[in-house]
Amino acid sequence: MNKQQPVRLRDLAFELNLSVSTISRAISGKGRISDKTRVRVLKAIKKSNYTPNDVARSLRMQNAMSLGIIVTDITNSFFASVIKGAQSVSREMGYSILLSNSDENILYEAEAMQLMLEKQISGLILASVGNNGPKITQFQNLNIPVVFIDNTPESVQSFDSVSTDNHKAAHSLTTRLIEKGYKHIGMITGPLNQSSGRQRYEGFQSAMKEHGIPLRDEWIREGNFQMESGRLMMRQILETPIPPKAVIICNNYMTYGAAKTIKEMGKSIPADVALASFDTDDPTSLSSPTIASMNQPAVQIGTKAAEILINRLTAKHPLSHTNLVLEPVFTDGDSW
Amino acid sequence: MNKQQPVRLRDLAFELNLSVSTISRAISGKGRISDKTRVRVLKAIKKSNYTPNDVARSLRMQNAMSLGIIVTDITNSFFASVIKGAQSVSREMGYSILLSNSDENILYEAEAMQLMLEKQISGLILASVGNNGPKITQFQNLNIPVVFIDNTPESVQSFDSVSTDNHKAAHSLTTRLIEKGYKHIGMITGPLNQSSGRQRYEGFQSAMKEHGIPLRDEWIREGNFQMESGRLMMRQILETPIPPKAVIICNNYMTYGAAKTIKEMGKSIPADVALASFDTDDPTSLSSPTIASMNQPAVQIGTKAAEILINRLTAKHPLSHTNLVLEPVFTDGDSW
DNA sequence: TTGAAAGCGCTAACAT
DNA sequence: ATGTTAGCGCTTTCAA
Repeated sequence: MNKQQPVRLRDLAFELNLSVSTISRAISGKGRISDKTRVRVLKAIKKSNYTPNDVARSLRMQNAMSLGIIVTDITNSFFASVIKGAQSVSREMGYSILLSNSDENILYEAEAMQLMLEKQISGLILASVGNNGPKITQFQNLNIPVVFIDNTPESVQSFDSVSTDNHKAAHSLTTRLIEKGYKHIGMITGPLNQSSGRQRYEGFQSAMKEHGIPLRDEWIREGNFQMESGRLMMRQILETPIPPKAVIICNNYMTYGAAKTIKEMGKSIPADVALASFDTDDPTSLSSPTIASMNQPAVQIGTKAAEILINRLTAKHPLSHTNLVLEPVFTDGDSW
Repeated sequence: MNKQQPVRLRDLAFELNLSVSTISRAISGKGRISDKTRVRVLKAIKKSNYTPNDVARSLRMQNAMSLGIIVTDITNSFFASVIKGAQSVSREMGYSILLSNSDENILYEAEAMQLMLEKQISGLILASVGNNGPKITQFQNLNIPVVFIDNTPESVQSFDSVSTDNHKAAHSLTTRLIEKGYKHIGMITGPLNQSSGRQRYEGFQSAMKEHGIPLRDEWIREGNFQMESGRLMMRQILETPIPPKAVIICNNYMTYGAAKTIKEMGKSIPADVALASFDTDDPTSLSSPTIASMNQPAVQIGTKAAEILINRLTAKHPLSHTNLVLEPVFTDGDSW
């Protein structure tokens, strides 16, 4: 029941009548050391189950070998997949993951960034809620690389980022709708001060314009990516004097909320109103209707973000910034 | 573009003509210090945006103030919710979260545990794949508390754990099926060497026995909690000479796989075969049919696990082990 | 009230 | 090939 003192290099050194540095060399493989003693040391380490103290090593090396990840909501399968991707790369490269959930709260986000700064993370993968300028500047000053995902900041050129071509995704989705014969099309957008929200709206706008279809303000509502907002906005849209025949909804949660409202109003998808969405893939294959959707390649976003970070951390020379824009992946559905 | 040297206590000390220890005291609030200098120091800290080096502090304090979480699959919404719960408690109590995904791989799990040992985590929340005895012993030896979730080890009494009453959940689910008039009932179990898998099977057994309904071996298959195994096992069960009229499936992914197979075989739920499941709640409200399911209170499991851990870490006196067993939450559906 | 100094466990430059 | 030593940034005892 008593706490067993952890074995330190010093203990091994004492036991083997060697110096601490020799033990250290035996472990790291760096520096000259005779085969004899190396074997002897490694044997002793095994049976003592010595565990290196990585906190001490981090302090000495000025490198904690850990990556921070901050997402707005880990229960969103998009972010869960991003993390999974980043984790697998990190594991491979010997980095550990410090995780934080910001709950879409800019204050929590800033807190998490501060915590990670103090923990001396080597780099940060950030799905930011919004404008968190000052804290980000601290990372820049300390030369800790940050890669933005999902949402990219205004001044994206001075950062790394991995995102999806949201404009194209929305444009393509809209075009498909139009080609199916829909003309009365509305949209529940994301927050327009976030790049993902804004770009999707703009892609929609441009596709409509290209086909000479005017936008109808009363069919367009700005949501906040939450389920409740999907419910509310869809209700408002359906209660307009002449409701649209199709609505594009800019993320998964808002789509779930909207679908619920539609059912509650006794209407059906797509007969009364067609739906198209983003990031609404259905791993359960139980969805009915299945939702036509443009999806971000989530796992890939995670792996790429981690790779960019680690690449920058291990680069010998300064690297210019990488703004990776991945292709959205379309999955068809019977929601339209 | 150059790396700005981080501000250290020493820098502040130099700037203010004070000693390092005085600065430290001003920050921590511990130890005597005059109001005058404290204010002076705090002011200087603000405008220098000093960031404490928590790695150094951790080394000195022999306490990294971080919790490890290892889950088998972060994209499983159950685990994502557990993490979310644990995270919120951790944030509140000033702990950070080291996350690892084991991918249901016992080797990765052991690796992650080793990494966390080296990172000197204060405690571990572990959703273990299987028998990982030796590594767990290391945590015990070093007196690092481990709380098991989802799956509990054989020798559960010597650990903390937070789990769900799986036996009861399965028993109740089976009883409901029987009360609905089903007699021909099969089961796709989880791995029977995992407590959650085994207990659900046993709950099923006991309910069937109570109602005097014999078990039919050909209707019972051991799965591995993965989607593919759900497909395969359901196919085998439906291809028996006389298939059952209802099947209980022991987790969400296997249910998705099974439902897919059922559709592919041109059969329908529940007309041809009724389904009941575990942890299959439907946040999308798009599922059709909706699946009757016994669910673990995932967020609560996360918060409780973190609380137990932190409670033990801050306790003045040795605590006896906590084996918290939470009630499953039933959600009805039209899958039966 | 403040300062000096030791030390957490490790690595690496330098000395032997 | 191995040992000695300094020091990463912090907290804390002890001394002034």
